[in-house]
Amino acid sequence: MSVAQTLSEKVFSELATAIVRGEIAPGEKLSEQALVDRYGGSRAPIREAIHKLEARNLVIRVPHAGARVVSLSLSELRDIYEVRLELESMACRLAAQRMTDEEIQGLQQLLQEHARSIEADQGMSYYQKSGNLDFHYRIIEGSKNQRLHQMLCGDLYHIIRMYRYRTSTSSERPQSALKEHQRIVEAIAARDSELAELLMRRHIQASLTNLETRMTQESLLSQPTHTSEENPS
Amino acid sequence: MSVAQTLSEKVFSELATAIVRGEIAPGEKLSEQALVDRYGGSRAPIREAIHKLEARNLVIRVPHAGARVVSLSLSELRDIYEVRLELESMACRLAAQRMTDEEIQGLQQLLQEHARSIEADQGMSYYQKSGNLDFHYRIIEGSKNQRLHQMLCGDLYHIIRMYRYRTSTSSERPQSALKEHQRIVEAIAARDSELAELLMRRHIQASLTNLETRMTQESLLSQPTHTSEENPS
DNA sequence: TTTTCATTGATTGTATACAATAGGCTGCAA
DNA sequence: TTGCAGCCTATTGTATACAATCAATGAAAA
Repeated sequence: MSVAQTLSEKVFSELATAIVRGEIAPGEKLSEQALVDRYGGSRAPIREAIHKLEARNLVIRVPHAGARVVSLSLSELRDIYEVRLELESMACRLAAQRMTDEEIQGLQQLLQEHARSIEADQGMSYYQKSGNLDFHYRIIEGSKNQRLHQMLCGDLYHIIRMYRYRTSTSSERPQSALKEHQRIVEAIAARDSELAELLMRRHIQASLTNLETRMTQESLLSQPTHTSEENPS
Repeated sequence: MSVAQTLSEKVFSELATAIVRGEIAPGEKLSEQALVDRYGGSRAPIREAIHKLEARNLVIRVPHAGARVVSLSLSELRDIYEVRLELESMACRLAAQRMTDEEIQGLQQLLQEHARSIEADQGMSYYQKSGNLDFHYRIIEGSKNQRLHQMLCGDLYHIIRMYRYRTSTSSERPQSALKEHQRIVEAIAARDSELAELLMRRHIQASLTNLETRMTQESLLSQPTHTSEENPS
């Protein structure tokens, strides 16, 4: 990801991060001409970038009407989390069966580091955020299922990040999350795949409820299913 | 899907069906110029179509090297089926919870029709093929999860079809499959979501083993993980 | 004979120009 | 004043032309 070989990839990655960070609001229109003025180049690579964003489900394109940043309704977000819950639980089960002993040791060391950084930060939980992702990422990798990895880290990852970005700024129950992580690793180390799956399912479910409560109070979502609202300028 | 509003969509759908049907061999290169000569238009819409194919995981594009039809190794195909197994089982569980009584009645009627057509055809099982898809499709819809529907019917569907196309020509154990379907519907009608999920899991697992045995004998797959072989012309 | 380098050809990435469609705006009529 | 019709502008889809990159082929040197 370091340096894009082609201009379209460069524009794509810049746009993707901008969307995930919320710098471009959900539902906002992506005018090709405006993007040309902003990022340079011609329309051709910009269109390519938009197509890639569409492939990652970050924008929605309708013929002759242009592309807009996705704006998820609460029910759509629930759907995504429901799928993610299932897939990551599956990944955890497979990881318990397929991770090598060395990889499991690496996981345990990772958790020890997290414990130390939490103790040091005392609630800032800065490391925990990236650490949380790192933990989940390793387990997904441990499933040894390329397609599963692609779906979770490629397709769902960006969207989930996009909406988590607005919520996970404040403290995120790092201690309890760490304990849940530790139990999951214990189950994996014991090669108890069913238990590992169950614990992961509960773990994500907890973070989901955490997210949902915030979502409902802050009205960050588009209520109707058809995303037709305009940004009032 | 009837008539494409734009040329790129038209080319896309034609290419997609051609790939799924095997008219374009896995691993074969998709030269933009060749596609222009074949389908007309200019390179711009052809490129759009290729991007859409890439989004559906039907082709793989590498910068400055063009697009090739995906060529799955046996392990990659296993990965896909593993994910599909999990997602469709999940869909079945959700369907047992969320389908309306009317939808369940519709499912039961569908199975009765299948039973009749099997009896009439006696082994030809022509209706069973499309009927099988129809059955699974209804259950996926019954999950009431849009994203799940999109993943199964949009992303995985084409690839699975692509490889099933070569194998499912001969008789496909229609009677046993129908019985499994009937039991699944019974579980759904009883609102026993756990049982419904379990039965669906076994059902797909059975068809998977069925497929795998054929796959291994017929060497239809690319052995290495890196798909770098050329088609000798 | 084998290896390496350079040149050439083809293919993809990018830029610009033209055509077609959609949505908004103005004007007229009821 | 409100509703509709027609036009008009802006944006997207398409076509063509140019540039850059890669791969293959051939020649020359070891």
